[in-house]
This record gives sequence, C-alpha cells and structure tokens, in this order.
Amino acid sequence: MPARRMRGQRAGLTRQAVLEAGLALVDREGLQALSMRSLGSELGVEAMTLYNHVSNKDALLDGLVEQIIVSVAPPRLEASTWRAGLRDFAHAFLAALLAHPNVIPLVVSRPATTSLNLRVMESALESLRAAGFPVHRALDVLYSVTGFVVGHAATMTVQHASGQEAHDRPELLLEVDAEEFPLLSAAMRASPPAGAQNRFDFALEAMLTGFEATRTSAQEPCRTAPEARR
Amino acid sequence: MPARRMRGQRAGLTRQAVLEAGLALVDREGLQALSMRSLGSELGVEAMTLYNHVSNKDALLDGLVEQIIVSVAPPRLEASTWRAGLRDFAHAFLAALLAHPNVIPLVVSRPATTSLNLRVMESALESLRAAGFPVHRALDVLYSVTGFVVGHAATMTVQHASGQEAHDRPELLLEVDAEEFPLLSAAMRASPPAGAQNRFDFALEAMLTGFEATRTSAQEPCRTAPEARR
DNA sequence: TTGCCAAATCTTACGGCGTAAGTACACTGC
DNA sequence: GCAGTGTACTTACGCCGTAAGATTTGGCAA
Repeated sequence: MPARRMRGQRAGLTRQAVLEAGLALVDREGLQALSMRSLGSELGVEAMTLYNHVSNKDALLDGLVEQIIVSVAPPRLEASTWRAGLRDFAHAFLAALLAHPNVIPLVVSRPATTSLNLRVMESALESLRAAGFPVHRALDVLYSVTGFVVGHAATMTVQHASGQEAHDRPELLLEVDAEEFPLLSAAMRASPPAGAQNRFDFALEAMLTGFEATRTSAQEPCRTAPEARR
Repeated sequence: MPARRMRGQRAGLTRQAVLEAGLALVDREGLQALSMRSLGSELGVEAMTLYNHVSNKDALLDGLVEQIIVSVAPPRLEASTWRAGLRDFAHAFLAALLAHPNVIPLVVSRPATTSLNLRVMESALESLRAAGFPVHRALDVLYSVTGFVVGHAATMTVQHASGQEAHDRPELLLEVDAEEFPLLSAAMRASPPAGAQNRFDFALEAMLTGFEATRTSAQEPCRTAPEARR
C-alpha cells in the first residue's frame, strides 16, 4: 500500500515502474481495465502524473509490448544448429507471449520496430546466413517464424464467451456439440489440455523441416543437416 | 445521402446493414474511428438506434469479425488433394484478412466460435481424415494453418509510426538504418513489395511439406503423397 | 375505417475516458 | 537563502458506451 503523501510530495515513479505496474494490471484484470486513472490509483497517484513518464496512453501500450519483446530479447540464436536456434527462439517468444496473454492483441496490432528489436533480428539474420540461407530467404524464415508464433499464441488464448472475466481459466472451448460436430469434438477430446503445446511443436517442426529444403537451394535430396546428433 | 426524416420515422435499418456500414467505416478510417455515435451518423441515425440491431458495441465488433469469416466460409477443402485444399483455404483466409487489415486486431482477440465457423472446421476435418490424417492430427493441422495465416496477416499489416493515418500506404518499414543493420536492410531491399506474398507461400509450403510426413505416421520414408500429379 | 400495439427512432442523462492547461510543492545547485 | 527544475495535483473539456423513457410509425384486428 502506497504511503500517504501530501500535495507535491514525490512518489518516486519511473517509466519502468509505470510500465511494470501497467503490465501487472493488464495481466490481472485485462486490457479493458487499464485506464490512466486506474493505473494511477494502482500506483497511489493521480492519472495526470503518469504523463510525466509516458507521453500518452498509446505510448504506454507500446511500452507494454516493448516489455515483452525485451524479455525474450537475448539472441539465443548462436546456439548449436540454426534449427535448434530457431526452435529455441520460437519457444522463448511463445513463452513470453503466453506469460501475458492479455497483451497479445497489442503485440499483434502495434509495430515492434524498436531498435532493440531490430538488433535481435539482425543477429538472427547473421546466424541464418552463416548457416547457408540466402539473405532474403533468411528474412523470410525469420518473419515466418515470428508470424507463426504470434498467430499460434493468439489462437491459443482467445477466450470465448466474450465476457471479460477469462483471467483464470486457460482451458479452451470444449463445449462443442458432439451431435452436430462429431469429428471436431472427438479431436478436441483426443488432444488433452497440454495438446496446444504439442500442436505448436508439431507445426513448428513441420515448418523447420520445410525450411531445410531451401537452405542452399536443396543441397541434399532428402534429409539435410546433421541436426544435434548427440 | 440519407433522406431527412422526422422523429420516429423509420430508417429501414437491418443488422446486416449496420454491420456492413461498420466494416466500411473501419476499413476507411480505422478501428478507433468506430463509435456508436459515428456509425450512427454514418447511417443518418442516432447512436441509440443501433441498439435495436446489435445488443452492444462488443456484439457489433463480433459481428464485424463474423462478416469476414463468413466471406471465406465456403469450404473449398473438398478440392483435389488435401494439400491443394489447405493451400486454397489458407489463401482465401489470408485474402479475406488482408481485405480488411484494420479488423485483424479484432480477429485476433475474439473467439471465432460461431456455429457457422465450426461447421467449416468440421468439414475440413472430414476431408483431412479421409486423406489419412488421424483425427487429432487433423485438428493440429487445421489450427496450425489458421494460426499461421492470422499471424502472417498480422505481421504483414502492422503499421509503424503509431499514428492513426496509415490507411493508405501498404508499404512496410523500409527506413531501417543500413549502417546499423546491414543484413536486415539488404534483405528488405532484396525482397520487393510483393515479397510478403512470396514469403507467405514459401512458409506455407514448408509447413505443408512438414505435415505430409505425419499423414499416416510416416507412410513412406522421404517423399510422400503423389500430390496433384496431372 | 378505426383503434391499437409492437417496433423503430430520438432525447436526455450518467459515469468514465484521455488529456490540455494551470497550480503547488519538493528537491537540487548556487 | 534562493531560484530553477521537475514531479505531482486540480480542474475542465469533449468524447465515449449505454440506461431509461418519450415519441412516432406501419401493420393488423375488429
């Protein structure tokens, strides 16, 4: 609980503190619960005070996205194989998104063109090029993976029953009519709650396998790259 | 221009007309320009009138998403190969999304669990199962493709320079510093404006190729499925 | 034809939003 | 001690979604 302060007394806020509180608030109560006023009172401060640290609400939202991007930033792409590197990156990115599911709509709708983010891409490109991808293909691969991760994270976390109180049940839609949609309900019952992760891995591997073929314009006919043989 | 009416006179609105006008408004001026008041005046009607046709703004937004889903609905998945079918579906879905880029954030953040949508999935599952996929794998494949398409559509259309006036330049970020990010800027210059579509196809094919291997638990060691040999 | 009703529309009002503008206070360096 | 600077608060404006109620209409029963 923030200590009682008198007019003009400092609260000791920083941009970072504001962003963290904002992220926490969104995680806890959803995007629509984030207003300058609510975030202010969360921090024991009036709404207008926040404008000392973020220039407006849009910048605040951009900041939230940035927080997430930064949390996955360390370019792990130097690890072992390019394939393992991409896999690690995809997993780290997915984990970061799933850790803050309420923010995903923001990630989707605003540009992640921070220079910090560009730096990550640059080093990833370097790794892929070294692994034998032509530069433009490397960019294709990178965009494909990020698009894929974002898309999956989004479809994994859409809450149905458009109520705003979906902050504590990670289960997905299970109440499909077994009469009307037999296959669908069967398939959903067949893949247990953890099935989403499996599905992600499954499709990711499929994509990586597909990439392999275009590495140096099909350097081997079928199975390429030794791939972490240990 | 809507004819001048007196109090209580009918405007002849329908839910469909409201949704269409809403979609048009969002396409033209962006999501943030859509308010009950603005949409009302668009239709020559007061804001509250709209509540006769949609129960609240959330339902209106759901309706916009539905409009898009419906436009891609006809299950083309019966066509020729399962692979060609999936490819067609992905292309149709992507086209529908790109036709209304401003709506993509909505598509991402709300459930597409209309029974109409479920019917599409059911028939797609049927096709895939007939093509040799175990049911749960078929669902994996389907989710993977939709997630992939949504993710790509999203990353293809994020506007940078978070201003709200990005409604008439489909170009993406091109002003990266060639000094600081040589590979990145080179790769972007290498892939021309139409490169996004190529990238999508490239990654889609990669994924489909990957799927092929899990069709009936690796039915052939390397190259499976004759695939539209005509 | 007349009378009535359900549906479509408009009016008013409320609380909450983002934020521009102005004010008050506490630190910092001289 | 004292000015300057930056942090925080207050007030106010115009927008938002929408609840409640008044008003008019078109269509149907008698």
